[in-house]
Amino acid sequence: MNMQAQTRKGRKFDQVIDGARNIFLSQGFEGASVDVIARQAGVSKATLYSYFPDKQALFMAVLNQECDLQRRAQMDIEFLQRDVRDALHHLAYSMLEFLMSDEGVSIFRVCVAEAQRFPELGRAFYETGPSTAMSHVAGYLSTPKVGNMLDIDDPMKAADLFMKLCRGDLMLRRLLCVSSEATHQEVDEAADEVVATFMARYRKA
Amino acid sequence: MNMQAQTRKGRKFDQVIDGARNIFLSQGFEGASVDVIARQAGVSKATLYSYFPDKQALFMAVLNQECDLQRRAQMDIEFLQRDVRDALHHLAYSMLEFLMSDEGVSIFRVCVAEAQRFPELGRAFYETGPSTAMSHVAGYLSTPKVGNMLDIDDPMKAADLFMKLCRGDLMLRRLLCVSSEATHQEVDEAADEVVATFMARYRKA
DNA sequence: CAAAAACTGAACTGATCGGTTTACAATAAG
DNA sequence: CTTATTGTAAACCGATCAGTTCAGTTTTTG
Repeated sequence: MNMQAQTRKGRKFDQVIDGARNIFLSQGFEGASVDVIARQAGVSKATLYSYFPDKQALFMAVLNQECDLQRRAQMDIEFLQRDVRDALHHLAYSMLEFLMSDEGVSIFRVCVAEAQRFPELGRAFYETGPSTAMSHVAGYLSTPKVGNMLDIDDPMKAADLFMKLCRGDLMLRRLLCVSSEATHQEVDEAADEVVATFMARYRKA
Repeated sequence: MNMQAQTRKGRKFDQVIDGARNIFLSQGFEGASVDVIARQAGVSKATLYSYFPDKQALFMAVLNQECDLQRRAQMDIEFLQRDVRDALHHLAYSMLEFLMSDEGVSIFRVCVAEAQRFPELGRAFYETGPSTAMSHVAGYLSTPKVGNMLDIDDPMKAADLFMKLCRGDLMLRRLLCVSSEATHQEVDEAADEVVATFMARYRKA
């Protein structure tokens, strides 16, 4: 009767992943103990180990899922219809919002911290996160609508600049715990700055 | 006869710090074991613990020293004499060179990873690193020589942009271990890009 | 209902960790 | 030479960790 998605292995699979994500993202790999993860997940350690052969596999499973989420959380297409300036602002705003969110900061932090220990991890994160985001932006920048407004010869290079402008001081301060979550207003102003600089750089001659 | 600096406690102080820096920067805080640090430093564990009360204190000592190094490794003043474009290129190049170096990447990685666990650490790193660097750049951008070439109304904002442009895709790929140390040519080209974009943004009207 | 599959809780193993202690050796200074 | 000072090596402590085992309970399934 219940032939849904993950019937594959057992009923508490999602609980395990969720609990593990909670702990791993806040404590890192070494800092997270399997006992704590099991308790957080509301599951016995034996159950956890019936799903995953060891702590590393669980860690990778969590972060692979997180990368997929990142991939799926792409920008909506609706903004394509708008005025170019509005569209770019929307783009910058949603990108900043994700980069500055607790979740975005946590994922980035953990991936950077453990990239050496888990070589596949850094690459997977880069590919599914920044890299595909850049491609999407480049895709939009190749649109004729944009072409009428701005003089963009190399869309990938332009997308790279756009992302650089988003990854600014605000995010650095978040990563280093110098400041806490930003207000809507701060993010909005930062997005304004991004758009202003970007359009200044690529204005029609 | 030997009344130098750190005579304070004993002869092997520097060995301990050096060994600890090696291990901490490559393994992180949790990943580094005190036994390994002592072995790397060529020192007995008892000696190590005669200098530092515990692992945390050693960790903080290492990173405080590293922050000081960062502070001292500021750009030379010689470049002020050059043509503005050359000076900006020099600035971007040396900044990129540090950001992309093994040491620069390692410090940043560790500070981001442990900023939550050690609240003072993130702030200290931010202040002595990115923040003071930005102030130095802003100082140069306020120079009359620059004022003749570029139309900069807010030097701090301009310095922020300059730093943003330096912290680009290259560094991201380094942090995530997607690529290894960059060649001189790659860094040089990246510096060209930084200068081109920056001057386009702030060209005289 | 009955049998199979999934889950539990708790005890256990062997290893590693941070940190201490002890008994002894090297160094330095008067 | 004498005498502190500084350092060593190794054993040791209590705690924690990843991972296993097992006897028993719950849930699913047919």
